[in-house]
Amino acid sequence: MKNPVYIKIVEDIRNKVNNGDLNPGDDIPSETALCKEYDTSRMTVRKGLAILMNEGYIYSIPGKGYFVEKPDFNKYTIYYDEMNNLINNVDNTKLLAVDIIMPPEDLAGNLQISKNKKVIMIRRLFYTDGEPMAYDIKYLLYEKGMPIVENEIEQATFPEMVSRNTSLYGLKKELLIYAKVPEEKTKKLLNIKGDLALLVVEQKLYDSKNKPMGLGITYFRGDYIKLQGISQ
Amino acid sequence: MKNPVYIKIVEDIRNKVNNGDLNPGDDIPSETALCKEYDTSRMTVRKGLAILMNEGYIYSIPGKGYFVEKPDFNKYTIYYDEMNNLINNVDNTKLLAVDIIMPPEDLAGNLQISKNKKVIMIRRLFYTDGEPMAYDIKYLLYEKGMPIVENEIEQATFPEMVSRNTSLYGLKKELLIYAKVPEEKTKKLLNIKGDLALLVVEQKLYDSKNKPMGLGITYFRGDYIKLQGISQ
DNA sequence: GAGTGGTCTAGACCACGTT
DNA sequence: ACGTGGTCTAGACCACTCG
Repeated sequence: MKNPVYIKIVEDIRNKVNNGDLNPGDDIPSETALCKEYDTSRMTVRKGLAILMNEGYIYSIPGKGYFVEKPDFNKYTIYYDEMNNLINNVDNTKLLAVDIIMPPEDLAGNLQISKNKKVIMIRRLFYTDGEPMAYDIKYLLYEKGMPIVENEIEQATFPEMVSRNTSLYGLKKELLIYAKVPEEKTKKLLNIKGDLALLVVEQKLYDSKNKPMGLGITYFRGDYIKLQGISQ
Repeated sequence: MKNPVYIKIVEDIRNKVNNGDLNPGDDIPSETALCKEYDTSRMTVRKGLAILMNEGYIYSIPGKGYFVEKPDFNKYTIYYDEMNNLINNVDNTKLLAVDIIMPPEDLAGNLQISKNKKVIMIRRLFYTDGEPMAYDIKYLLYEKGMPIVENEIEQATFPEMVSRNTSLYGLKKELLIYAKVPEEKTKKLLNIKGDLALLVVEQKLYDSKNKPMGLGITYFRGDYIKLQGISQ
């Protein structure tokens, strides 16, 4: 029971919001009112309110006050690692090819480059217990000093490939997730005999200035992957 | 150039981390050192450091100091709304059936209830431009006072169904995303003639005490849905 | 014991909204 | 003019880590 005062404030208000005593749009007592209510200083009250703002429970309008935020129903956090997912892990990889290509129109547009800028294309297979479970294509903008060494590429994750030069921090990433029926070529590569759906994950990397650095497309056998998302 | 001092501190340290001047594990100058460096008070320094902690850039160990956090590569934020996605929106729904069932073993386990606790099963179709694009099944624990009124259910989103009694805030939610080949029954419902993959999204809702409140399974036609994830 | 972060105080000045 | 939140100060005491 030696909790800091600001934690008490956070819990009180959070509980009131959670059980409906406070509803979205309602206003919260002012800082000075809370100072009196909890017999504490303004900075302590502000510390509690700052936490509630970070948690998305409330927001403030200077000159007006604090108000209850409307919850963000549809927001989830998902951890995506091309080598590991909820039901399967990659235990082996095979480098199929590394090519320098002139990007076709859609790829050039996707990477926001002109069509005469060369692109590195890396194709790999991911294995589990000797079975191919994913076919992976990466397109990377060629940068000077980028080491195209086979055994460095083979085991690398997409951010790892790109981050040899730049820090891992500035990177922005984008995922696109959809389902697709495999083409014949892909069925052969993934050793698919009957009917099987693919889960396709496109991964796009941007540098800190929002310039695309690469595009990855991974075709997972539908029976080897589940992605998990968690709210809050 | 009238930025608050703590913003300047945040930006300086964030930049040092982003461009590699500071690396994961490195220690940050102490609060008192930063007070001198920026000629400001300790609370102002602490405000800046608190922001960097919230952003996941640094962490603190009482009695030791502040250190650079290692980045969370694989974390993405995804917005999932069963009625709206990146490439398509639902403009009409059809309620197929509402049934009270005794849960089969796997469902009872999933909802953490005994097999003789009744469950409401709701089946719907989602339409876009007159075409069925998703088949949706919801399993809800029956709660007293839950209004099973057809026209209330028909248009409701999963959290909306559950949140008639409880607040929307306490809810925890979990997604499971995978790809699947449709069964014959599903192909008929979704008017699928040739080969088409399904994107399946399972959505599980928990109350604030982590007790499951319901399970939803939505089978999307693969050509009607793309989910998007964004880093940080 | 010296240095660190964690909590807290009792003031201050400012920009902003409302009346 | 007054109340609101945003920034900031110059102290304080505590618990912790480390030499």
